[in-house]
Amino acid sequence: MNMQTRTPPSSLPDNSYGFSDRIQQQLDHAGRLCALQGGRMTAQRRDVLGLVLSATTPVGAYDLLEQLKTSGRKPAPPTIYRALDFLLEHGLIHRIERLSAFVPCTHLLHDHAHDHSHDHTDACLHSAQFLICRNCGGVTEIADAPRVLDVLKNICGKKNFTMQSASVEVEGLCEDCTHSTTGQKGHTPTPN
Amino acid sequence: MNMQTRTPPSSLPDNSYGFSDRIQQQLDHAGRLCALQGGRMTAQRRDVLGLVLSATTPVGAYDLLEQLKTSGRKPAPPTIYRALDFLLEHGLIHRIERLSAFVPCTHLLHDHAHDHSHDHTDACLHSAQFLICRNCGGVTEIADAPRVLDVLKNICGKKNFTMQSASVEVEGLCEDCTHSTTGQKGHTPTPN
DNA sequence: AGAAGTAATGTAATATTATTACATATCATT
DNA sequence: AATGATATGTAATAATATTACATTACTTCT
Ligand SMILES: [Zn+2]
Ligand SMILES: [Zn+2]
Ligand SMILES: [Zn+2]
Ligand SMILES: [Zn+2]
Repeated sequence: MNMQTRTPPSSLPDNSYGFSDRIQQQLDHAGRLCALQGGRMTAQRRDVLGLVLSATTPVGAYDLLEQLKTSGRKPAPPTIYRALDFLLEHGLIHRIERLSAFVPCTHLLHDHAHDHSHDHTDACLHSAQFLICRNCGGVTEIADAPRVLDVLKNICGKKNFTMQSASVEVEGLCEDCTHSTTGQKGHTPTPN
Repeated sequence: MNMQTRTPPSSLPDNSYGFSDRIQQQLDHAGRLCALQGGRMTAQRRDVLGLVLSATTPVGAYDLLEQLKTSGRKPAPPTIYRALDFLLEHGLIHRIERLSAFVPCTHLLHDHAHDHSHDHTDACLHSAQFLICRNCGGVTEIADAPRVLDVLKNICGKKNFTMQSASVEVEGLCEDCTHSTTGQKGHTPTPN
């Protein structure tokens, strides 16, 4: 018989949204990452992260809310914002200020079984850089960010400004959209 | 109704808010700048810009709305957002995405009788960089931005990304707030 | 000056994003 | 099982921004 009907413990995640194997691996990885930081990856947070990971473009908080409603739960705004806050604090997602929307941290997208949580934290927790395509909506997190950050650190140093976080958002046209004269809108953005 | 009480033409600005001589000079300069770009600096837009220039920290749209109500007019949100859009398009103000608030372009703050409108446009219209103090709320527009922009242009070039605009927002503590151990909040931010 | 066309503003309603405050439930530890 | 800390549920509201349409003001041309 069924053991219990309550949600399984975070170590044995459910899969109410039918996330792909790839995303489930990423979710598992994320769970390990925030466990290292003393955070608890609950089912709620896992589902929200899974939905952000599943999207091909940045997702808004209320989009996520709608998607979560299709499950058994009927969450309200605070639910989703709390989950997003948690994921932000642990560097698992980023907020695109210009879009009021959220993307997974690119370090989660690139498969890596090896643990470089420290690198990840240092690089992404409090700063992130993005290329945002106005045509297809795709967002790319800049990988060679250190150069940008170094310049910013240098400027802050000169001005005696204590940097706590930084965001860089470049808007324009991605490679595909720049070269497509068809004016097509909404093609699948190139995966990061 | 009395038809004689209408607002004066934009070439003869009124001063319903008692802006200082300094700010009025900046407003006049701004008027010349957007005239060069074929824009009309109306009384409404002038007042909004004056209020943004008068503030020591970024101002929100609804803050401006409240301040405008104290005059004869009773504006609604579209009024203020249209004025802000105009000022943004002409590079006279910037929007701080992280704060959903607006600051004057620093080039307007630094007195300069000489006309370098082209420089101004190139430098600020579609990109801006800020240091935002979490303690006092002061915002500084980074002057040596070209270095940051160059790095970004370089990265975009490598990725075949067509840059149309860029924003850099660094949050932390300004020089004054870094050095003041008193924990005082709200001291007058150092003018840019 | 008068008419016509364009640009700017007024107004009401609504949409979108986010937070506060307080109650309840779950988890970890003893 | 009792406890305290963490997480979630719920209702109400705040803060930011846009849509659609009516009106007014300005510019240009006769
Ligand atoms: Zn990241
Ligand atoms: Zn694109
Ligand atoms: Zn500027
Ligand atoms: Zn400060």
